Amino acid sequence: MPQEEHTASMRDERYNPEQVEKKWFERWQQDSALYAAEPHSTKPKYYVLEMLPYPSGALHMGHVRNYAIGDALARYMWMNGYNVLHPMGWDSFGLPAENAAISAKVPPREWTLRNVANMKAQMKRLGFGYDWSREVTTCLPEYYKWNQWFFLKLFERGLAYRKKSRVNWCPKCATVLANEQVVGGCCWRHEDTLVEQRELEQWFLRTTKYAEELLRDLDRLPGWPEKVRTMQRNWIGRSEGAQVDFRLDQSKRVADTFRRIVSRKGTVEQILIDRLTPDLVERVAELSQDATQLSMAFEEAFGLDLSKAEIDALQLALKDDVNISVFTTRIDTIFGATSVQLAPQHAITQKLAAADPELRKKVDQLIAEQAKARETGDIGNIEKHGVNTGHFAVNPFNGEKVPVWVANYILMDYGTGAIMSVPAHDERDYEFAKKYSIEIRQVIVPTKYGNGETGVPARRGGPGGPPLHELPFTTLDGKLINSGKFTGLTCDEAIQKMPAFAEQHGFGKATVTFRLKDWGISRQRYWGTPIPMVYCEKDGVVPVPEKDLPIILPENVEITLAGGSPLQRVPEFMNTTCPKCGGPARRETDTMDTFVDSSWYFYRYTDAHNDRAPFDSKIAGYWFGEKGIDQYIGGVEHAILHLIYSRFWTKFMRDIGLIKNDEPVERLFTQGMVIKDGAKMSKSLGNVVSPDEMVARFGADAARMYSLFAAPPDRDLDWQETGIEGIQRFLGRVYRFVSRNSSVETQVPTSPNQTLQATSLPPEARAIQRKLHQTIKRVTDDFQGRWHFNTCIAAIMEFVNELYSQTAVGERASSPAIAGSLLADLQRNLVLLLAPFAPYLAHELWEMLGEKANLLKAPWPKYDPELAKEDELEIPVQVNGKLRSKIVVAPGTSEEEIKQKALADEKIQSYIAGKQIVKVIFTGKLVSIVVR
RNA sequence: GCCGGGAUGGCGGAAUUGGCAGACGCGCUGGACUUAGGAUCCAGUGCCGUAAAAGGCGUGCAGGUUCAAGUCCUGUUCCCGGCACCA
Repeated sequence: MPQEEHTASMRDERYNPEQVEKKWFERWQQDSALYAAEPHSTKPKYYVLEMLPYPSGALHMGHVRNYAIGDALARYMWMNGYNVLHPMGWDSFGLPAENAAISAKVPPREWTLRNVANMKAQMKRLGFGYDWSREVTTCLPEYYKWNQWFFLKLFERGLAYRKKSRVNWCPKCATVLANEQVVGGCCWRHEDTLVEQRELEQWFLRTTKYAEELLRDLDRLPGWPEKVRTMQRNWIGRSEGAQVDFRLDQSKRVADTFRRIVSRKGTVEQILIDRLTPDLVERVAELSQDATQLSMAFEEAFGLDLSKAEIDALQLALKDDVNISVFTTRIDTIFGATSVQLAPQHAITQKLAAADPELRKKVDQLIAEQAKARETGDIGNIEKHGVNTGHFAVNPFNGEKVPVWVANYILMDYGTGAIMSVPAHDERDYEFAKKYSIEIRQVIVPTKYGNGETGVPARRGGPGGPPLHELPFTTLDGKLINSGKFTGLTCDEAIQKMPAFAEQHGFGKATVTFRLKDWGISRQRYWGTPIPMVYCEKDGVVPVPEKDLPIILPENVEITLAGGSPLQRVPEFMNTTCPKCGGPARRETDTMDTFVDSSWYFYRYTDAHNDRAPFDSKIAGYWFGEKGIDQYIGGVEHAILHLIYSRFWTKFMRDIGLIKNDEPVERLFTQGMVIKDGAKMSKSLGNVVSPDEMVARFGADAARMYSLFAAPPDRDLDWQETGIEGIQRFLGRVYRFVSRNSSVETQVPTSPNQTLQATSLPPEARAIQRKLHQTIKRVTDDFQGRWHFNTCIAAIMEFVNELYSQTAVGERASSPAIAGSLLADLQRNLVLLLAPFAPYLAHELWEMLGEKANLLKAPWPKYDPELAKEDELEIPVQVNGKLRSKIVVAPGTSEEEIKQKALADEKIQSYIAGKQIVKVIFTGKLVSIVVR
């Protein structure tokens, strides 16, 4: 025995992850096809994908966590016999490469590819099982050629267009940003940098064409987190309402024109201006069609002879039938509209201001205020104020003239940029009207306070407040009053009927407004996909013919952040010939937003080297099926940006017949952030944990496994050094158990399908066997459902603890042969359970156990419910709701018997003696006795 | 303001449907082994209480439903994330 002791202790050395991981790393390097998906397979397919990283230089812990989740799932699915597609790539266009070029004088391409190489090596070292034969690098022409191709397709269908508009500009990026890239008024990459507004000519993709579908299909994505769906819903911001045309009353415009003419003539007379009654203006307006009549009327009324030019000006003022189209979700309150409010940037505002220097000044001030508030991020708390234009607009429902104001809280880019103001039934309008003493006219009487009997009190006029019919203000639903023929209707009825009425009479209709805007994709930067467009003096905007793709991004370009796209300073690139007329032309020098690259990259993985098409429809069809990627995993920060763009792209690709699926991703998982000391890891806080260091100190398995163990994957994870030490200890424990007991005598081969008979085992052996099957069940269930890998791993730990506490499993078995085969069974299954989480160790132990088949594709263990069953049940007994005792019964004991046993229990007796038993409840899990 | 998510020991976190609160890990305490232990193994560890028991109290807070509530209902506080004058 001493000899054997010695042998055991030799084998019982500490687990050395460095050595073991190196060995397997090198073996895996040899086999490039190890993780390859099969192109043709009878197995069911499974596409698991993690969001591709930007090659910033090195992986961070967030990446490790993300990929550890995906890799565990991929391995689990391999072991379950699926044909798994698990690819990886690089979102490799983008500004950091340009910044590096400026600060380190390295060309962006070189910098990027160097980072790719480094990060790829890190991924391999971490043992992630990717099919590298499908690697996609978006900054290479073989990829971005297809961005250009898609752009042409979008252009052909009118889904890519060019317009001048107010856009977001990040001064640090020196480029335009999409709405989705503005976070709280700041740039998404520079959270301390306020975004400016600039007027620029830009390329847009018509994402709004799919607004309705993008919204509707969210309901068909039960596999997405509710949170993400809600965020997208809010972002798309569908709002049902009505658009109503308030005609601008011409009186003031005409009067102003008169005044101008009169004063130009140098014969300004107060009387004359006083004679300009609205009636007169209206009469003049009627005559405006005919210049001669107009001239005569003018002469008659004022004794003035007008020049031809003045007549023209007048006619223009009169003819211009100006509609102020407002958007409202509460058309039922329209009889309570007491003013119209315009955005300062509104075309009509501008028109009115052009004729009125005083107004011009004030409007410009409002614009400046808005811009400032937007920049400091407190648009939303900005103090409401505005300016009365002196003009009036006519409410088409009652013919009433209401004043037209310009206000700083009206947004040009939502709805029509104009509203009707109903102070009695809208909080903002109420505030505004009180400030400027605008009439507040009640047209709704709420039917009740709050939302029914349980009673959320109304915000104003709640119980104890004034009687309902005297409310000065309410946003509650009720019945219409003072609303002409609509009086008496409920709000709901009115919202149905009034738009129809408006449409009938040609001054409005029911409409739907979205918050979602078209996607501005032009970037005044170098390191991106060139937009394949040419500007010709003769032919205008001309698309580059498909056969000329790709338009290659030139190298050796001097990069600065000043003065627009660096490509403008590359004449060889910029100067070209027009594809239509052959004459001299200029290339578009803006590049595409990098979110274009990531909008469709996962299709490219399915057919990564296709040089005739972005991908083969059939192949993509196989992997995407009807519902898309089976499982997509990434950070929630892309909930809107990337995930809305890719949904748009998928719908477009479907519409041009490339694919059949409506949605790119069937199931989405968003993992939480990795934080340290309660804060996001950042260089400035000095709390960054480096994956390389963790791998060097604890091994890849420990780093990966800890990132799965420390918290449920959807929650934030606080990185604790002592925590990863615990995992390292656990892996050592597993290693020691298997290596110590893998001596020859226990190596009785067991067929994987043959289950040991429970009856043949003594109680201790049976206990550990039961624990095994319970563990398999727990781990398997978690993979199928909740993905709480922290509890999976905890279950495996419990199992290992049990193995240790029953150390001499072999000795206690009834015969050495059974002991040996039970032990082998336990070890084998332990390794299989561990394989998705700690692949290095699992492979090592698998080999140590003498297994020949590749662990990667070894069948996932099955649990036997019979073997997982408890031999005896422990039933807690409560008296009056408090736990007082426990009884032990055999499974299948009748309810009556259990109750009797509980009542007879000694401890229970002491609690119920002398009391009246009201009832005894057995729930299948516990007995509850109620006494009095 | 609106919409999501959360609050459980000294810490990270367990507790699929209302049914033994605190699994598992960390930390701490004690023991074993040892020349040594920052290795390993074993045991203990919510709080109060007790020599030990018994017992009592405990899932942000206040109520409620129930034989039974971390879990359901009502109200409320705080924290995190998203959106925000969206008409």
